[in-house]
Amino acid sequence: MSQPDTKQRILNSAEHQFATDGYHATSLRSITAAAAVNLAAVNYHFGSKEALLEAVIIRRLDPLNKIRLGKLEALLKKAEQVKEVPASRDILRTFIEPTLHLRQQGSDTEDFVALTGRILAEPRGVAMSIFIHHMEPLMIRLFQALSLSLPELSHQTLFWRLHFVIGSLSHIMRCHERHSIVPEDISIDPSVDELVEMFLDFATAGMEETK
Amino acid sequence: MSQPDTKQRILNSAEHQFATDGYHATSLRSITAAAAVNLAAVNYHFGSKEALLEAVIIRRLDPLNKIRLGKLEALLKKAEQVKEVPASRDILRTFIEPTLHLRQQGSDTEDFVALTGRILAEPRGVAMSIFIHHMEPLMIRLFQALSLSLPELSHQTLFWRLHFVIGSLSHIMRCHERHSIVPEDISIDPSVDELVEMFLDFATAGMEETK
DNA sequence: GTCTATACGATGATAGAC
DNA sequence: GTCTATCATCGTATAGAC
Repeated sequence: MSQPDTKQRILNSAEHQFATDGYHATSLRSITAAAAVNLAAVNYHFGSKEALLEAVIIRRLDPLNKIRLGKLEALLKKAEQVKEVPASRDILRTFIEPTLHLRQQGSDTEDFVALTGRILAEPRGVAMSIFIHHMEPLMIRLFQALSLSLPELSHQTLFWRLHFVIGSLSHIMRCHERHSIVPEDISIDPSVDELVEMFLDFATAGMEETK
Repeated sequence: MSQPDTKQRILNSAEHQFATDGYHATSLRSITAAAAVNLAAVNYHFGSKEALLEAVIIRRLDPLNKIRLGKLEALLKKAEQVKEVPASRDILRTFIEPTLHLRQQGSDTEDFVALTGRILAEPRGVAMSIFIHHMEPLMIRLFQALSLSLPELSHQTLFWRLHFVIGSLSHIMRCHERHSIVPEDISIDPSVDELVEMFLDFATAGMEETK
């Protein structure tokens, strides 16, 4: 390998540009130019532009999901030992906290957050399928845990409320640059930890509502 | 005008294809072919592909916002007459109900809903700016009304919770074709009215949470 | 195995004839 | 207003150098 980091340089360049300008608005030529590699290197290493997007996503998503699943399983195990059901807030936290912590300024995952939020919103394509495929085991576990914590809710209600929470979260993820729709004199830049708690207040209340 | 409905035919064709395949994945050639007009007609009537998207959005968004604003003002007026503050659930309903009712099957606005949900998620471009520009007066009014209804909440908290609700709503709007992330044996296709109430349960509880 | 140079068809856009 | 012709740029594929 004369250029051992060609793949990584392409991944980094693509991640940044996909997150900044969007998938379709980014050309392979600008990605390879920024990475200082040949245009054809993308198709050689990844096969296609779409496969490159997939590689960009998976590189960050798999470790993230491992963390989320680990926290969830640990919570469930601990609750079982005390013979109690875990609190829905704690369950949601295992999913939300690791996600929003990726938004920490200066981290190399900053771009990924914005990108991920957008992938969830693009029309059905391979990217969306891949994303769902990699999220599914975790989502099923999350659904089960919430069902345990909130047995009075029907599966239908629980499903949709989880859907609502995911929607909010993906919205926050992609709107961290703040294109405020309500221009106010208020501070709209809380710390990541403040944001986590604020979102957990909202999401837990919505989840637990009995009606 | 030898072809008085050329613009409308382009708008209809574009709306459908943008909503189905996404903005970037749709070519002007397929739009004009389906509309049975010449390729150059788009640039003549609208100026560019992006301006066409804007025209597609505004055609539906302006009437929708008029309805939403009308319902909100009527609610505020009625509450003032009785010298009471409007309930947050009723305020949210003025925004959410007209939106989700556009999803009614067979309506000609079905495509617009999916499209709108996606516009909110695309990277910053003219479309996003236009959307925000057309939403701003309504959002300010909505924020004021909620602030009146929930005076105990800080503006910061209220802003973010409204942000969360918008996020959920746009997520529902774009995911109505059901690419379920939790494949369950449950019915995930409630009626529009059921969905409205289910979402209002969730959103109102999240909004009103005191913490 | 890696990388480069180059070519191909399709796209968004535009200028000018009618 | 509408159409044809044309352009730069896009993603992709391939042949061949190292």
